[in-house]
Order: sequence, then C-alpha cells, then structure tokens
Amino acid sequence: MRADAQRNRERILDAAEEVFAHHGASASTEEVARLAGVAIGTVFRHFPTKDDLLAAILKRLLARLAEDAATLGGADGLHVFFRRLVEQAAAKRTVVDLAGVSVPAALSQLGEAVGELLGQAQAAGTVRGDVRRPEVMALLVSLCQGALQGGWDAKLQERTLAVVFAGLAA
Amino acid sequence: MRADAQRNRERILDAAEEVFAHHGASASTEEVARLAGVAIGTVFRHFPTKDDLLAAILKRLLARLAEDAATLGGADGLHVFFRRLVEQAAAKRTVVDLAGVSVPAALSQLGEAVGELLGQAQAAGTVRGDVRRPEVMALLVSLCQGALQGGWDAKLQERTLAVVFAGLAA
DNA sequence: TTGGAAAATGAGTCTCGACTCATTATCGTA
DNA sequence: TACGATAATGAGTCGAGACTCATTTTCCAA
Repeated sequence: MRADAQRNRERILDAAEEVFAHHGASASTEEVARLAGVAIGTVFRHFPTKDDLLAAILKRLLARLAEDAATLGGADGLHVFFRRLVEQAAAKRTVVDLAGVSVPAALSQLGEAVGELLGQAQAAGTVRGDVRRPEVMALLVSLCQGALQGGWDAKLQERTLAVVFAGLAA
Repeated sequence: MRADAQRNRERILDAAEEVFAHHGASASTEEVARLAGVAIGTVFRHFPTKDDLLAAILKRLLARLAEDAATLGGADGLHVFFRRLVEQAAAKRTVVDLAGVSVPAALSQLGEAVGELLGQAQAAGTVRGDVRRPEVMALLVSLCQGALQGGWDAKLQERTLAVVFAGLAA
C-alpha cells in the first residue's frame, strides 16, 4: 500500500470516530471526508460502503476497550471498567449507536477480557460466584445504552451503578 | 372534528404503532399510510411532521404503561413491572427507539407510577429504603435498551434481572 | 336535498445522502 | 528523471423519503 493511501486511511478512521461520536451513526460520509481533509471518493475507495466504515471504527474501538480491560485487574477491576465504559458512553455515541453493525471477532475479544475481570473479582470475593459472563455483558451494554440516551449526571450515574454493584456483590 | 377525520386519526395511530414497532422509528410515513389504508396526505394532515406522529404514539404508549403500572402494587409490583417492560422491549422497538422524541408530560406520568410502585415495595421490605426513583427509572430504561439491542433469550433476561433485583433488595 | 366547509387524495417537488467514474495527481521503481 | 501503476478528486447519478397542493370526495347543518 502506497504511503499516501496509508496516511489517508488513518485520517479517515480518526475523522469517522470523531464525527460518529458526536452525531451518531446517521452522520454523513461527506462530513467525515470534510473533517479528514480528503474527497468523498477517497473515503469510498478505502471503505466501499458506509457500513464498512462503521464496522472498521467499531472494531478499532472494541479492540481498544478490550486492551484497556486487559490492563485492569484485581478485586475492583470489573467495577472500574464498568464505570469507565458508562462514562464514555454518555460522551460518545459511537459504541452504543452501532447496534446494526456487527464485528463478531472484536466483540468476543471484549467478552473474554470482561470474563477475565469477572473471574478476578470473584476470586477476590468482590463479586458473587454464581454470576456469569453473559449477564455481566448484558448489564454493561444496557447501562451504556441507558447512560447515552438518558443523559445521566454524575450523581445519577453513581447511584445507578451502586445498585448494580450491590446486585453483583457477594 | 368530522367523523371520518376522527376515524382516520385512530387508524393512523394504530398503523403507526404497528409499523414503528416492527421496523423502528426509521420506517417510512408512506408505510404507515399504506397499513392505515389512507393516502399519504391524510397522514400529514393529522400529523404535520413525522416527529409529531412519533410523539403521538409515544405519548399513547407511555400513558398505557403508566396505567398498567397503576394496576400493579404490593411487595412485588415493581418486579413484575420491570419484567413486563423488558419483555415488551425485546419484542417492540417503539418505546426504546424513540430517544429523540420527547413527551415530558407523559414521561413524568410514568415516573410517578413507578415511584408509587417503588414506595410500596419499600414499605413491604422488598426493596432497600435508600433507593430512589431516578435510579430505578434509569435502570428500567437501560434494561429495555439492552434487551432490545442484545436480543436476550429468556434465560439471559432472567439472570440479568436477578442481578438487578438483588441490587435493589434489602 | 343541497351547498359549502372540512377532509382525503396522490402525483409531484425537494432535499439529502450514499455511491460512481472519467479525469487528474501522486508515488515509487527502474 | 521517466513512466506506469496506484490513488485522489469531485461533479454527477440515483434512490428514498419527507412534505405539498390543486383537485376531488365526503360529511353534515340548514
């Protein structure tokens, strides 16, 4: 791949992340091109359809999250991760808005990272032993959705998470 | 209002509820008109913009939910209501998909009904006393969002709700 | 019954956004 | 450097869907 192509690809991904974070997945490809400083045709050369573009940034984002999760650990790693994700969701629509686009590989990667955190929390006795990964993921997704849509303030977020954490606790 | 106008208004609302439930808020007004058996112009005579139509069915739906909540009560009324709502969310996109449209009056009506259920559950000792209405609403909205998007099966729904109920419990 | 107001009709307009492609520019190799 | 391959450009096509309005139909009060 030629150097300019490589450079533009990165620019487009960065721009797309920014644009979709602010205006949701319904933002136009044209807007992405403008922010990236390339012509619209260039965007479509790299990502033949809008869905391809969405899938690409979603994959990147999920990978980043999984990586983030992997650096955490210990008794309250899971709790920290929950809080961090919910906070981000309120600010950035991206992850949340993209129900339609699927990137199975990236998602399962995140799932494993969360499973790891759950295991550690259970080992430390911070979380009940009979809780399993699927419901933890379900709660995570739900809370992100809710935070985005509801426009929670810090207080409400804390109180809501407190209820969920209590439910997870031993 | 003339009799035919009244009749058509009802038909349109019913059709809209059906259509938006299945295909989400992005379904076309034309589709609604077709199902209602009226011309597209008739829909716009009754609801000048698509948002007006969405707001109208959302208002209806929230009122129905509030009414539903009002018939419940006792120690586990809140729990029953949670479960019922989450189940519906998985089947019908309508309530959930409509983040953008706001119908403050209808929403606060639902809020009060939930508050009432919460009060009763707390009086019965089924729910901790320090839980307040806003976080209960936040959890309700979040779980509906999550259920819709995640396509939960019955098992997962039950396990997820179990965690939340444990968090609410005394 | 009938006249006119209210309502319905649906073909047509308009906007917006995804996507194309002939042309032009840029890169990297020989 | 020169040149062919690769990439970028952006005006233009296309389809979809919200909304309009001149015309026709329906209701109902007198």
